[in-house]
Amino acid sequence: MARVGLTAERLTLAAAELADEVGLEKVTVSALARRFGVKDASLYAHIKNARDLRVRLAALALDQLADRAAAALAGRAGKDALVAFANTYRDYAKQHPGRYAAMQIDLDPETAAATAARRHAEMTRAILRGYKLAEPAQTDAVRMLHSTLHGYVSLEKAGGFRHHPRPVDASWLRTLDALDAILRNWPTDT
Amino acid sequence: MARVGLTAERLTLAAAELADEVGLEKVTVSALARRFGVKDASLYAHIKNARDLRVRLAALALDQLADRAAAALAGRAGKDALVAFANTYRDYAKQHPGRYAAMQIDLDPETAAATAARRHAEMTRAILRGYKLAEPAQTDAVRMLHSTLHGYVSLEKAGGFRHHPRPVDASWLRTLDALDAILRNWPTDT
DNA sequence: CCAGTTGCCTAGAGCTATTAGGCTACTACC
DNA sequence: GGTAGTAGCCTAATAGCTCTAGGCAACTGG
Repeated sequence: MARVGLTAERLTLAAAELADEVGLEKVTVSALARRFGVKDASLYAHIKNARDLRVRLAALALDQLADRAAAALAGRAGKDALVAFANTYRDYAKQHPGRYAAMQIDLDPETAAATAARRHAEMTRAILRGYKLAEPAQTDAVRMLHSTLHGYVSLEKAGGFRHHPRPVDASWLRTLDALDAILRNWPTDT
Repeated sequence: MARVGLTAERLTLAAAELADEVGLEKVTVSALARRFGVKDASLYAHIKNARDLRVRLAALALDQLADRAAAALAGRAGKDALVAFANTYRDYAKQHPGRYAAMQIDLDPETAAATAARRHAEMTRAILRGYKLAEPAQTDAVRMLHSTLHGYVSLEKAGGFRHHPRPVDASWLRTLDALDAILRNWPTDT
């Protein structure tokens, strides 16, 4: 019997590739087994169940994106940092739609993925350092920033913007301009 | 043989309730049949397949939300309209998590749901009338606005904000303040 | 080189999706 | 008020995915 050399890591990586190729919903234990030329049951020695596979995939994606974002942020500040971070985020979603989708699944508290999620929050906060916002405005701004980036990317991916001729890239840049403006001049009160 | 009186409409509504109760991913043809006390196969006289069921569900949700948003918008303008619209959107997502999730599924061009989606776009545009933005800034602003609302609601639902003590409602209000501010003073150039 | 562990297999049960074909309860019309 | 037709629900059957249990073969370390 040929041993293929399965490990949780190799399975997760293959799942990520599969997700990008055919979509997250088609990432199944069977499909993954097929890709390795083994039987479905063999995978259960390495992963707990199908959900576990998806959580690992989410953690992988969150980590990868965090690495890229950290690299993009190095040596930048202010709007420069904001734009670099935002573009990294959006580009990752475009290059790796399956992994991006995986990032959105509900992560129970205290999985490995929670750690990666915290890295993201810290980076977003780092961007805001250039804008000198005091708490609790800083937290509010972190939430708005994250929301806008995530929302834009996810609506773009869902095709929400394709019914209008205005180039999606142009709106993206103006959205970043707007975010920069609002962060520089965060409303102190209504 | 007892006839239950199935129709596509009743099935869609039941699917919506099921989605809100147990989550969209558990809305299955079998589960729905079980809820009506009939066999799975019987449903296929009313719906094309499982995907069709979900698309109908998405259309239902989009329509419901559009109705509520239209009602909320009646007689309001400017920030008032913005806040009413945003709160309607967020409240709907909280009251009907399953339906909200259904709204996010990929709608192929030219389903009935596309029509409902257009209603949403028009309403967002109506809100912006109070802010007197010329094209293409208006389109950019529509996209940003929609992105921020959707992103906030979806991150909140995914639990992305629960790791921090700052009340989520407070950040929401400040986010709306920020959106209002940026719309009143949309950046003309970088 | 043998003992123990690990990796992959077969078998099988349970759930979901979907198609084909049949019977029966309504509906409409004479 | 009987009957023709349609529509609603059924059984049967195929196929894919998930997951458990138990077996044997291939590596690993002493």
